[in-house]
Amino acid sequence: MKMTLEDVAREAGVSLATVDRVVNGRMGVHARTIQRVNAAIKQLGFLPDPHASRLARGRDYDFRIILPTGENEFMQALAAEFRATRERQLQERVRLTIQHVDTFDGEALAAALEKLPKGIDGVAVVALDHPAVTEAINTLADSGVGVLTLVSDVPNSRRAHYVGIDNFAAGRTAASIIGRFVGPRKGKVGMIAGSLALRDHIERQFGFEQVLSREYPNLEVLPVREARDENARVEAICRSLIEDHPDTVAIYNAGGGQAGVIAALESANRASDMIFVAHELTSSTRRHLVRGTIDAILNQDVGHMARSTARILTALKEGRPIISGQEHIRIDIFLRDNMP
Amino acid sequence: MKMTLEDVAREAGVSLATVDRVVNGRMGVHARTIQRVNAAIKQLGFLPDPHASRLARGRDYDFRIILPTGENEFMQALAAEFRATRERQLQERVRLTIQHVDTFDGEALAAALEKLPKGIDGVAVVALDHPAVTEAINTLADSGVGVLTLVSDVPNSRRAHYVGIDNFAAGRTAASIIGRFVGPRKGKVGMIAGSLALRDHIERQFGFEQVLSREYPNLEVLPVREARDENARVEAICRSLIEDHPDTVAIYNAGGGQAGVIAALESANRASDMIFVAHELTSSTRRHLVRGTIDAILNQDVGHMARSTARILTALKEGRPIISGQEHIRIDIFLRDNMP
DNA sequence: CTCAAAAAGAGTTGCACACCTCATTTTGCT
DNA sequence: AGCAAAATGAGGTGTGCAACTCTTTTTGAG
Repeated sequence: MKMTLEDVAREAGVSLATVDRVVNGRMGVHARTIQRVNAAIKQLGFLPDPHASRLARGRDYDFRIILPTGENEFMQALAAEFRATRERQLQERVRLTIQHVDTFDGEALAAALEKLPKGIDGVAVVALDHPAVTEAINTLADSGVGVLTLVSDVPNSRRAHYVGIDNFAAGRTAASIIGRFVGPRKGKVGMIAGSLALRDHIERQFGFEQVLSREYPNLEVLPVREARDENARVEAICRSLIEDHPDTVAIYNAGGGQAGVIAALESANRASDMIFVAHELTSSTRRHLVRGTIDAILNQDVGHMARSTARILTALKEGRPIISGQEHIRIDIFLRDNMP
Repeated sequence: MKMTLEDVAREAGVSLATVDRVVNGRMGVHARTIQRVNAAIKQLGFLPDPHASRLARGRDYDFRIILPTGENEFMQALAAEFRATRERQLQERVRLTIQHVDTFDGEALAAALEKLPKGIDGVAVVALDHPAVTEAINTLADSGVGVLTLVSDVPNSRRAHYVGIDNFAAGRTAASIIGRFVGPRKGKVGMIAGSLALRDHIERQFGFEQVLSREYPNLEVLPVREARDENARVEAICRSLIEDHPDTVAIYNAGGGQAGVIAALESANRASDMIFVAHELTSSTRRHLVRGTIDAILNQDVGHMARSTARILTALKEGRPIISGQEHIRIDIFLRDNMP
């Protein structure tokens, strides 16, 4: 059952050296022989022993993780998980290098991608959906470097995978929760996004409005406002929203700056009756979920994302299949009762 | 940064053979020397290379998975995931052997545990909380075999880990969802369990009643009924429940046999207005969630559980730490919008 | 047929460790 | 001091593969 390269060599009727040349893509092998070896591999169901392989290849894999600069709480948490994953992966012979780039600037991000050293084995990037970025991703991918998009996808690029939640679904889920928590009452619903330049927030908005308008005619969605994930800006927007529309019954903040919503709700004395759906479980959102100010939190598990990124990059590098169920990032719904 | 056994030997001022004796727990080493070696290991932060280690130890790990007999849909799905994991783990040098035992019979389960061969490297078991089972688990654990409990815990045993969701929290979550979906209306709530001999269902009941009685005084919980996870029995119970209490507004089925609830609701023409919270995402519950008959599904990811079990067992065997965030089984809440 | 290029064979070393055996040295005890 | 037992050293072998060098054989073009 347990096949080795020697078994393959015997089966193919060639020497070990030739098998090695084939499986490691070295040159100097006749096309016919390559076929024979591959046939033998398939025939025997040979799979290289990952342990022997990683042991023999002295070199570590060199992966780059590109995250946005700035003090966004979610990105901080993601970075922390990547650092933790980096420590663990060190002994697994993979080296994660974390870089911070201004993600909101498409040209700068593209430049950073182009500046990456030649020998890189893979890249994961929180990407802006911008032509220059798409181009840079494609260049990398074409030169044989595995590229993953993190958090926000660039679907029309040749990235190998996207590591993050389905943001349309997240928006729809937020709408469903609000619709059901509000019940049959009539009222208005406010939505706040970080920036509509980022694909993830656009998608959330789309899903949110779709479900709300289609399934909850008693609720009217107010125009989305951008708050750049900043507490102060979120708070200001929320205040004016509550003032201008006292019949607002629910708020969905698809971006950061949840503390701003809390502050606005408290000062307007609406903390307990307003339905508030937030994103990302942090120490602060967790606290307010317990208190009841936040009614539900949609979360993407940053630890899962970091580990998944490392796994997918190495699987890509080694040409192994990935376990899709394991790498799917769920949209966690947290109520005060099911938090981890 | 990368330490080997040779570094440790040099640091401790002993030979490689002695270091090997210490780290592999062979006998014939002076206590003082053991201390020196361990000090060197700590000093250098030495961690054995998992790949070299697994390669050198020719033998595979031999783990046993003990699942219940019967055609419970959830257990079937879990078994399927274990089979998939087994295939993948084969090349990782771990062998998973799946056994089916009548878990509802404590003595039989204990006997099965005691009959396990000597050389076993670890066991995972869906356990009944029964004195004989506890005893058998402790015997195994004391003989150095890592034991995990699956799905239903035996907390007062010396099992190394529990792989499954927090069932109190699951019950509380079901209650919260029902409470919020029902809204301010008054009414009765029915709960159905598989068997109250299994700890998981007792815990769900406890959490469910706790939250409902404390936070939703408008809802009255009817006495829990046991249905042994059988569709027919579940249906009968549901029918009589709806007949006897026409003012029932919500149902929580904590066990299997969700199809029985569906049938009863449909025949009573209550499929659309009754709030129904079910457990476990299957092709059938998924369909009814989309249709709206089921309002929310609480799920534990069987794929995650199978993979986590394999990881924890090998980590235990190799004396490595586990990544708690990775092994925590979440209580997934699925609405029709966020299904995977 | 010739000859260089291409293809294939043969073999070595190293990776970090597990698991041996067979000395040799150090103890503790009488 | 003498001696057996305990402790340690030294070294080999095997694990499956990567990566490399140095032949030897085969091939194809002229």
